[in-house]
Amino acid sequence: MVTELYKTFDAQFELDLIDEIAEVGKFVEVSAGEILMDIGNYIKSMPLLLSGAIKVLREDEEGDELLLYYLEQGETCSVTMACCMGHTKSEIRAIAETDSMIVMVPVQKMEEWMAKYKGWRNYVFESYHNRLNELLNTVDSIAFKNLDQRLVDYLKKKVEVNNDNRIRNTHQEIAYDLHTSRVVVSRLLKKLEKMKKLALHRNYIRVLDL
Amino acid sequence: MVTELYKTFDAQFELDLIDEIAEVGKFVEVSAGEILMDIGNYIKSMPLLLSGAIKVLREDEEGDELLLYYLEQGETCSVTMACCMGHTKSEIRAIAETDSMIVMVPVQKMEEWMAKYKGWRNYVFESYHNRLNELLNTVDSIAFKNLDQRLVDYLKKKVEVNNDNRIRNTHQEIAYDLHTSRVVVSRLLKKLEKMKKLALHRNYIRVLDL
DNA sequence: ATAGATCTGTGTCTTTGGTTACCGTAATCC
DNA sequence: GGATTACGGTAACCAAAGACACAGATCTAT
Repeated sequence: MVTELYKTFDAQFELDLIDEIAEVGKFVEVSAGEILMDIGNYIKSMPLLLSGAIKVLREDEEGDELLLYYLEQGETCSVTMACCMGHTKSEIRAIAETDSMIVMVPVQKMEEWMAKYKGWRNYVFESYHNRLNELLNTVDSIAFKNLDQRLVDYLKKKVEVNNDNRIRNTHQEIAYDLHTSRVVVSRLLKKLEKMKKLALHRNYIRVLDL
Repeated sequence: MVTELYKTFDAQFELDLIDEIAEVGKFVEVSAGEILMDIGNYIKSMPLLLSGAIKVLREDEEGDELLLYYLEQGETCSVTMACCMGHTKSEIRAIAETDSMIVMVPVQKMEEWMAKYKGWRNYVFESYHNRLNELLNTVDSIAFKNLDQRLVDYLKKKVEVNNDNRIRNTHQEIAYDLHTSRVVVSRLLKKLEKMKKLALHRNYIRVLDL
């Protein structure tokens, strides 16, 4: 696992910092579908993603969901970080999209390293920057695009994140992520199939050319 | 103006830091409606808001707009900050909602202070935190709420930010902020008027009880 | 005062997407 | 093997909001 740590952060972190992370960090392996963090949880450590992908989503009072974005290798969840620092409850739910390796770093260290390591400061900033931009994209998507386009974007992203052009999800699961209904998703997928952009099967979709 | 600086940041910044800001910062007064920053601009300094309010909005390729959030006293625009640090173009437009006083701080100082002052680090983090939360609220709003509710929320916020229960805007202007059409806004406002929640006039709306 | 521009109200129609209902088929479970 | 459940296809209907058209009111400029 420490190897993974070096591989992922060698370029941006000081060696001393990597050693410190290896020392105090808790390494965790999770499998696809596991909930890493839920709305209302208190958070005492922040996750650095060594491999795999995590999906981050938002839920309203009625339990309606919406996918916000994915975290990929080397990234961390700024929303979580923000919660840590503010000692507030999590505002989001994080679920492993694929099997993933994570190192959990206690919050106190976070602050300490901020003063001590430039590499860490930059990393934390860049994370915030990236998350803000992802959130802006999410806003754009739901504000300016219609469902057809959002679905296509969603499928593309899914193929990229999973590195597999078979999407192993039911229409209902896709509907949850896009915050719409199963019937609507089926309808639009059928349309895309007729346009030869994908092939529909039970429990999976083969993406041909989006 | 320096008085304003002390008044606004006394509680959270070290005295030395405030002195440094006073020294290198450029004080600017803007009047309502002035564009502070536009999409595509390069940014070399970040704004600290001493008084007034700034509205921050997003635009898509077709020129459709959407209000993201307001900045109020003591706040700064993290999206701008993110652009500064990343040396990328602005992703957003910022317009003075009311007459405002601002101090502009050069980016280089930002990094320097980050290592030097704990108060500054905390401030910058808290800003990111606040902006992320505002953006999450925006997402919630457009994803989960219908236009009726969004309009009511918008009007409430407007009253609060301007500290005036007369909203001096045309229906068209409101429609731009909510990314909808003038006709729809007129329709919904009329409905609210019939419910005695507000009184409609030419060029302004008096909010009674939302 | 007159002409033009701006703002608001309203009726009608269309589109997008959500809802309900029902069916066939594939998987699963005794 | 028969019952049950999960998944996907499809039709019919509905609701929210956007598009268009036009009228009346009010403001502005000359």
